Formats: sequence, structure tokens, C-alpha cells
Amino acid sequence: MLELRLVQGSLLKKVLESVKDLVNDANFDCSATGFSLQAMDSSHVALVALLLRSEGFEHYRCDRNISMGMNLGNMAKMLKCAGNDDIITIKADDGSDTVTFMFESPTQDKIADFEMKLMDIDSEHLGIPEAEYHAIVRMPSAEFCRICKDLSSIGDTVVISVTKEGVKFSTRGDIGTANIVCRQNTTVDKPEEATVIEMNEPVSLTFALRYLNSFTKASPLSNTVTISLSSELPVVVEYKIAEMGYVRFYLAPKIEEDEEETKP
Amino acid sequence: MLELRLVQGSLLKKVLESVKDLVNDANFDCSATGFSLQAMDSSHVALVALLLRSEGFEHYRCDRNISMGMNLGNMAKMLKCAGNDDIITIKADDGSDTVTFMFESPTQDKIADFEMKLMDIDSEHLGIPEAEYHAIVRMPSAEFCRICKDLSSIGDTVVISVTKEGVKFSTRGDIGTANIVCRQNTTVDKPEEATVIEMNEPVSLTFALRYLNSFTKASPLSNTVTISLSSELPVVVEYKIAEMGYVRFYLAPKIEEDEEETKP
DNA sequence: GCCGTACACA
DNA sequence: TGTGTACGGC
Repeated sequence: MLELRLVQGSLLKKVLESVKDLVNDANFDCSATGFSLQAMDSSHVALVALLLRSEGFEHYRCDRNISMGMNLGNMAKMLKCAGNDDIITIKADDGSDTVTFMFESPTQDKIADFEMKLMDIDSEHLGIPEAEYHAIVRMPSAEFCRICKDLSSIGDTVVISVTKEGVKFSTRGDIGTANIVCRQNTTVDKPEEATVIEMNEPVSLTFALRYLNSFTKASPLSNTVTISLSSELPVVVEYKIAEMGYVRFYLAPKIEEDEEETKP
Repeated sequence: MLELRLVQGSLLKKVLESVKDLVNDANFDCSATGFSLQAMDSSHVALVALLLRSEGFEHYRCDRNISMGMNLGNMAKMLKCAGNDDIITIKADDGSDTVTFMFESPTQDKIADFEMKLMDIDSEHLGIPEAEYHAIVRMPSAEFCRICKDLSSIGDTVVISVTKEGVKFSTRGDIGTANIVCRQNTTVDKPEEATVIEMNEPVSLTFALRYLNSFTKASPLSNTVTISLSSELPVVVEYKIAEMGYVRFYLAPKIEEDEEETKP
């Protein structure tokens, strides 16, 4: 028996909007700790990890660990039917091959339940080691989103370079080149507007903008984004979910040889 | 000689936006009573009935009963040229094969007249008997609109079931099932937010969501919608037009045999 | 009050 | 398919 009641249902709506374009089918894992998901994107290049801790739910009952395979597109369709102020409850009976999403309007006048069939999905749950990163950049999520969008109109890849002074995003394409530098800036009115750089060692890594632009769909979840970089390690783009957890996206850097190969 | 002056011209604009997708050509009937229309939709499944009572016009002159065949798409195009605050006057001379729409801006600085050719249309004016309905549901039009839109992302048809406690909208599709229950609720701040159920007998009827979604285009005309249901009778979805009349949509329920046939 | 998204039209 | 407009969210 599983019953998870989330008062701020819009969070779950936003989570699904942010991952459904990247991942078609995935297992949601439910345990005493929380409600989580880990999945590779359909082209097996990027990885998504979601955690919604049990403490963030108004009611959290999960009798035993369970893994529920869902088509994220269909799940997103159903969640779109919930109002932004609705309370969402996720229910599943033991041994059932369906999951039920229940939506309660704030006034309780309207109660909806949507039932969806579960699927069997080969889960390739990777242990993601906690790593030390050469540099961690925190900046407003809207700004990172804008930069990735802007650069993708010039080129396909971005070089992210971090120095103590700031973070530089560079691209190059047929029509020209572009560099955007964001300086460390902690003297702002609101802490979420700050750009903060923690750096042990300068890094410079290249990524496909296509994936970064997909990651930024999660911007509505948080005002800030954290980008953790190390040479030879996948970048981690993390959006914290208030009081509950996070959505993290992992993407391996393009290595120089790759870049050369793809040049005409 | 016909001359109908409507101060709140936006009403006529909204009326046309709400019916033009359903009906291509129709006769507008003008008499001392008012300005009315009755027409089947192009696939002869749904029926629209419009009434704008003469008392609702600032000036209403209709020397003799007249029926004017119009292409509603073209009429809507012309009415779109009226500002939302414009006063609209509909004019037709006796024996003329054209109708003129005159738009006066509130300041009288701009006066436009649009002339449209009338058409001969076989009018199949049905007498619609006043019926007793098993159940009449009144609810906010925006809520009904949202429900029909949400359910159509899951299935093609909706079962509307009324009990004393509330009204339930159910559908079923490839990706799962959905049920939305709206409880009777009269204890709201504003009367137009209420959901009121008058029920003599429980009913449960099936309708094509495609048509209901078309009907909800009339939502801008009224904050509330009235849904009248009886087994074996077409449902009536009515939007009242303040001080003037109504737009009513009729749709025959799908009978069970139909449903079975469409199953694979 | 402004922005972004969603639907309607050409 | 691309644009313009209307509505809802921040």
C-alpha cells in the first residue's frame, strides 16, 4: 500500500514537465526515504535523478519498497489535469499494476482520480558516487536558462570555463562566435539573485547545448541552479525543490577528440 | 426594414465565435420577439439555438418577420472588425439580398459599415419541445470548460452521471481512466461560483467530448453554464446571455450499442 | 502589471 | 507551418 499526499501539487506537475521531454519511461522508486527516480535520457547521454523526500509530503505511507514503471508523457498528461493549487495524492495498492493520481481542489468541491497502467521497465539503477568538484557555480536559474537558449541560436556546444573571477560560456557556429561571462556577484538584494563561485581548480568543459536546454525546463522549480564541474566527470545541473529534494541532471562533457571529429 | 441596435456589441461577437466552428451556414430569424437562430452542426449531430430578445436591444425595428441566411464564418470575420466596446447595428432593407453591420466606436470617432451577401439556406426549423429533465446542473462555465478539456486529453467520450451529491464526469482511454466529481456547493462567496444540482432522478449519459469542447467556446458569454439531462433526450448545455437570452447547444447521448461498436 | 505559454487563424 | 492574439502564472 502506497499513499503519498503532496499539498503543493504544482511541484509534481513542474517536475514532470521538466523531465518528460528527456525521458520516455522510467521507474519511480518509493521507499521510507522518499519518492525518487533515476533514468537515462532516451539517447543514453544524459541522466536524471529526482528525489522528493518523505518529509516533504503531508502524508507519506509506503509499506514496502516499490518500483513503479511509468510512461512519463502519459503521467504528465494526467498531472496537467490537476489545478495548480490542487493537492495531489499518489496511490497504489500492493501488487496492483496501476497507479492512481488523486487531485483535490483547494475548496474540496472537485475531486478527481486518474488511473494509469504501470509498465515493466528494465531499471539500470546506477550508483552515482559523491564526487569532489573542481568548481561549483550557483546562479539564478532564469539567467542560466537565458544563456543556454541564447547560445544555442549561435552554436551547438558550449564551453563552460570557470575561474575565480567568474564563469564563461562560449560557443562558435557558422554565423560567428559568442562569449558570455558572469562575474561572481554576492552583493545583491536577494540571495537568489547572486552568482556564487566555489572553485578549487579552474575548469573548462564542453557540452551539447541541446541537453542543457532540456535541463533548463526545470527552472520553474527553483530560482537558482547549481552547476558542478570537474574535468572528466559529468556536469551536474541541480535544481533544488524547496523542503523536498532536488532534480539533478548529469551530462558527460564532450572530449576534444569528439569535437575535432565532428568538424567538417 | 430591419434595424437592430445593440449597445454591447461584444455580445454578438462572442456569440459568433461560439457557434461559427459548429455551424457553417444558418438562417437568422428576426421577428418582433427577437433575433434568433436555430441550426444543426455540419455533421448533423448537434443543434444550436440562439435567442437575443428584442428588449435587449437599444433600438429594435423589425417591420415583418424575416429570415436571413448567412455564412457564419464570414459574419464572424466581419464582426471581428468591430471593437469590443463598439455599438453594433444590424440593418437590412426589405427585399434586399444583403445585410449591413454598422460599428460605432464608443467615442463616435469611427463608424464602419460592412455589407454581406445573404444566402438561401434550406431551413429545417425544428420545434424543440420543452421537456422535463431528470437533472439540471448549474456550475461555473470555466470549470465545465476545464473538465471537458482535461478529459479529452484522456478519452473521446465522457459519461456524465448525476446523483444528489454531485455530478461525475468519467472517461477512459488508452493511457488510463479518469473521474472528476463536482460536489453540490451553494455556500460560496459569489453565486456564480456555486455548483447547484436539481435532481428528480439519477441519470448517467455518454457524450462525445469533441462536441462538448466545441460548446464551451461559449463560456465567455456567461460565468455559469446549465446542463440539463434526461435519459434518451439530448443534453442541453445553456449559456445565458445577460438581459437578452441564451445560446443553447443540444447533443444526443451516445447509446451503449454505439460504444460497444467502437471498441476494438 | 508583465511575461510566457496555448490556441486560433492565415 | 508560422504568426498573432488571449489567457493564466509569477
